[in-house]
Amino acid sequence: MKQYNRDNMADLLRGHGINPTHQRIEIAYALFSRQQHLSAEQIMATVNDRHSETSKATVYNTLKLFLDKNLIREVIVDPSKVFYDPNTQNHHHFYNTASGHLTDIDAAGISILGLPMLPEGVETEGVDIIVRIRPSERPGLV
Amino acid sequence: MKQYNRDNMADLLRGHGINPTHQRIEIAYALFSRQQHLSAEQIMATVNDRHSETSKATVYNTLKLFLDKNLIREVIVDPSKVFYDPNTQNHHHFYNTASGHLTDIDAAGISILGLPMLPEGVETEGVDIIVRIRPSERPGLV
DNA sequence: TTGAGAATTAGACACAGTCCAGATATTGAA
DNA sequence: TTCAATATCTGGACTGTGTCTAATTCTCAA
Repeated sequence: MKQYNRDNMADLLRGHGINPTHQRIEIAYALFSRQQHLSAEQIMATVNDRHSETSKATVYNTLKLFLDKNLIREVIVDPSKVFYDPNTQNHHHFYNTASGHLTDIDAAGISILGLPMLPEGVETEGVDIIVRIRPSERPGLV
Repeated sequence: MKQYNRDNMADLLRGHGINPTHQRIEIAYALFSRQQHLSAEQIMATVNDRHSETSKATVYNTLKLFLDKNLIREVIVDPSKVFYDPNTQNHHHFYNTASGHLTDIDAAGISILGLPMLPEGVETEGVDIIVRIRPSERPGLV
């Protein structure tokens, strides 16, 4: 799926067992057409850009549904809000702590050596690597 | 420093350029004597166990001060609250998503291969690995 | 057309964390 | 010791995410 529009959004939702309603299509479109990490508040602002159509409760309900159906992922890097990520491929993140901007790091080609055994009775749900970055200090510069 | 008590807490604080007040000593003691990851709320409850002595504002101010002086670290794994970690050595975490419990993973012996170059103009602030775990499903068990 | 189940809604609520202005404690010079 | 300057602490109002609920609206099969 190269180009995202509201029609193939409906197909995408159906493909994940989600009944495609107006609001759900708009929310999915906001995330997938941008391929960016957005907070719930940003999604609501985007979806209600022209005239308010979608309530806060629906935004949160819908995001929870999408998570449940593995259509999106959540990214927890900021203590004050969750980001939603339309990329469910295995990947990691750069997080710019100054700007709050997230960038994907493809997990293909990355390996982690030396992780200890898991404690008894648990299994891995996922492994996240977060590389926190900030603008360089440039000591020589006046 | 093997055993933590309120006296060597004062020394620890001074060693990090922090003026050791009553409240600060109690908060540091709560974190260091347990060597655990506590939320602000848990810290406040611990410190005010017997009789209320320390206000919410002071708990938050103090934790921010400790972070600033590199006495503790924050761990961001739960969308609803921040955990504070008395271990500032380089290390990573297991996070049990069912219980909310955090366990340290020593970073010595762990290496990450294949991370891409940093974008221009930024430097690394830190690399966090979070292994999210959950109780095993045991399909055979009745 | 109808009505039952699904989805959406406004707005009250919960709760972590912030902010502020006044109260209190500490310090050091005289 | 005393005073004043500074540092710290405090209650309580406030903010911003996110949740909950009861009422409304939509959808679609019969």
